[in-house]
Amino acid sequence: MERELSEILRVRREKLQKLIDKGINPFPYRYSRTHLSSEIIADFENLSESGQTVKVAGRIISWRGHGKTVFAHLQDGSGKIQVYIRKDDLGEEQFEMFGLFETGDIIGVEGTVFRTRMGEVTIKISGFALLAKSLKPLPEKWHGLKDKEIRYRRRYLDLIANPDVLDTFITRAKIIKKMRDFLDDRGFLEVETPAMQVLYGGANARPFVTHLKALDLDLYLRIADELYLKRLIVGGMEKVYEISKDFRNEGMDRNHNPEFTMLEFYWAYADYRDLMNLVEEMIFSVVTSVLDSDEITYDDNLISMKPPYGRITFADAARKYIGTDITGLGEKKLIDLAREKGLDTDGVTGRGAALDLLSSELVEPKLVQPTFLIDYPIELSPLAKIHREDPGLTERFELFINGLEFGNGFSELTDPDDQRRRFESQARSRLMGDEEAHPIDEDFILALEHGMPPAAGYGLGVDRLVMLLTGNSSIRDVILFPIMKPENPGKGAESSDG
RNA sequence: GGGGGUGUAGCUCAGUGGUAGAGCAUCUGCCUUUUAAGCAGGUGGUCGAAGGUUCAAUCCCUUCCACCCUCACCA
Repeated sequence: MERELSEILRVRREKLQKLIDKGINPFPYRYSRTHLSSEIIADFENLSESGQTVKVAGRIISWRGHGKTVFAHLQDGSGKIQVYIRKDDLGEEQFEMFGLFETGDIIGVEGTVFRTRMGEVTIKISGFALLAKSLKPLPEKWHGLKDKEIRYRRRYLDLIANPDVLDTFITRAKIIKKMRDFLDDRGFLEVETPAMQVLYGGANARPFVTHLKALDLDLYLRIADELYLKRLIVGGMEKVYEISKDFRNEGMDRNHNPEFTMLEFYWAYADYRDLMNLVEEMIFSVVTSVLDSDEITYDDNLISMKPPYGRITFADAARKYIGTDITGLGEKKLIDLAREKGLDTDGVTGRGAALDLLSSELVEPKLVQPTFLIDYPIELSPLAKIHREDPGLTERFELFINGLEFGNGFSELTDPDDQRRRFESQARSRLMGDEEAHPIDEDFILALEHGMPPAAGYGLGVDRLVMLLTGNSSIRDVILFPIMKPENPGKGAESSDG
């Protein structure tokens, strides 16, 4: 332990030791506070008039010593408040001990409230306690912490230094709570289904694989909750939902983190039209409860979140935004069309993939105001029921806002024989090299064979909704601990080589 | 995976082929309503890592690592 500490760290250690020498426990057990900082500021008039003693606790985030007085700011979970200590009030010994505190330390103070000449609500300290000594310096007070790598890796510093970050995650919590309340109020039951699955499904994506030693069994981390939730619909749970982490072993960018939060819900005896009404009602209720507004400005687009949202069929959207009726076109013509529009068609095989390419490149980016794109070609929707009016289509919608997908829903396929055919078609795509096509899930088909009521189901990427409602352009800014590569592969990983 | 960028003090950032600077933080002194407190004086750096070129590298070259942006693939 002969490692040399820089002065900045050495001094903190020395102050710690001095406090210990004075008989102070630098890491005590509890502190009874009477107020949060925000409560004192809100209730200033009463508190200052009555002259009552308040107790607050928090981290020292700034410090201004003036000889025989000190001004500092304490930050707690509700905000920050200024505190003021005078040597005359506390006496030499206490004042000197207070001087061993510094930015980063967590302390409790008690005192009366007043306003400084500059008008700031301040606590005049009559007593204090050290609650945790900080041995590392805080990021700089004025510029904050900008380095994204440190912000993501050591989110606690980000939270201390950048107050907006806390706001984002408070909003995130509100959004999820509101979705829960909305569904609970309508009789949906929250359930938990396996995150580790023998067979994955419910979306087109490459899964993570893990291994269960006890059974010597490879398991997949779920890519979607869908197939389990539908088993519950078979079992008579008529309205179910789950908010959970899903895992997809694919690329990462500002819209994608390998683990992300998904809301899925399933509603027996309803179809996709009922579902769209419910979805727009839910989104609207979340937006207005979180924002106090039904409009959002994002990427310089003014978006009205007020229902009803636009509804346009896949075919009409193609006519409108691509200028071609794609209804009857086969794979070849679709790929030609894509090329003609300047799209990269490398690796695109199958009619479904061609349609998907055209839609995601030429249609979806145009859907800025909330819009349901409906009636998808059957090739794109292996779990959706065939359209009641057109066997080439499915009763499926995706919701787009600002050109991004905000969920996917459909009248659920309940015919076990049809489901088998769809799986088999997916299996063929798989053989053709589509790694993301569904594997055949016999166990799920077995469930359907017992009879599943008509139902509609919806899945929503929660992180993206949080991005939209907090104005963040990267998913990493709405996930507390986004995936990062190890910082120093040689340092942390390699231990004693024994 | 391709392309571009970044990495220098705890934080925010300058900078140069001759082993380095500012502001904040920190330390010492003065200061009893300050608030980006002030004034004066200090401390603090294997300049991301490893090689190479050179009398000499933080700077030039090579490789590697991490992060950001972007394209591709996807959700």
